[in-house]
Amino acid sequence: MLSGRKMKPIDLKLEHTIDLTPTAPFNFDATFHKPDHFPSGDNDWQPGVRWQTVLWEGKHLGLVFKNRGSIKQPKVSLSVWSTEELNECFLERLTQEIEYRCNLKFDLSDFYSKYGDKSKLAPLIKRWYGMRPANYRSLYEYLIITIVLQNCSVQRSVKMLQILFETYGKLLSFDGKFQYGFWEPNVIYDVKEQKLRDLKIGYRAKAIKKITSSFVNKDVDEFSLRCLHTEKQRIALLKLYGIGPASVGYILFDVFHNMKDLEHISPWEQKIYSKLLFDTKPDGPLPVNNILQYLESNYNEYKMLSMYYFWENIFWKRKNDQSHWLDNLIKL
DNA sequence: CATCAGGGCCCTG
DNA sequence: CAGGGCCCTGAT
Repeated sequence: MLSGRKMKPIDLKLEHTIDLTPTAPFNFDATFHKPDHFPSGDNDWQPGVRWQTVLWEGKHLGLVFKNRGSIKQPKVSLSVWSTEELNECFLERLTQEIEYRCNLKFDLSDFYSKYGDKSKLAPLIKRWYGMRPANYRSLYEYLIITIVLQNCSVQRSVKMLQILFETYGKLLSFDGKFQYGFWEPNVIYDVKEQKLRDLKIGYRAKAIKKITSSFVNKDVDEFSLRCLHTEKQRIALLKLYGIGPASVGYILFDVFHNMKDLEHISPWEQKIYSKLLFDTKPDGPLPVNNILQYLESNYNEYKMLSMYYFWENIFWKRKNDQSHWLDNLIKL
């Protein structure tokens, strides 16, 4: 089974606590848990708490976010678990990175004031007031996720990431949890493609190798990419082997926080969007271009963020419902 | 059992 | 620019 492999955990014994103050309104659970993400061994959630491993500046850390405030008066306490003492500067840089990745300083008021009264969106904003997209990982790590998502079921994605964690990641123990930390790119750099294929990740092995090389050779740099305009980001991402329009769409939104652009809708998403926006039958989805035009004219500069509210809402509903209609449109 | 299609992308013609 | 092939898995 998945946990069959033996790995001695690294005990993260030291705890530093940091107070975070997200911009209000802030919805803790909708920001720190995304029911549309497949479960993976680097994080866990329960209402009011998220556990997450992170590999930052070469250190494997365990993060525990706890909700200590309210939607109107947000406050999050962040525990950083480590093997060694962390200095102030390190913690400051880490905090900034987390604030960036999780959009903790994002100002939702512009979006709410411009689109909050659109009939379809209004109830969702009310329901998920203060929710923002959040990414908990580096660009490299997110790319690995997009690779294991491609052309397979959720179950298979889960397995592939798990076996990669078990083979190349680090098992960390902190706050009573055992979770895997991602590997540095150079860990995989010298691994033969066949070794990766032996993990039953199929042809994705080639993409993982090539993407890893791009990072080790410094052909890509996450931090400089952040400063570029969307189209330059898109071009740079598409140069990566195994990364196409579907993956780029996710990355531009989740990793680079582009709230506007939504250019690619894959067939399975098309069915879900059709149902969400036009209440069509699953077998009679609207053409992608119709959907895109509708989004363009209704949610223009917040197309992606708007769609995200629809999306998260339906996945939260599914999480609480048994046999939700969505089940038939997702390959579990 | 065997066959097939799939939470994309690359490569070829 | 359309369509076949790719690894593996689970559905039929």
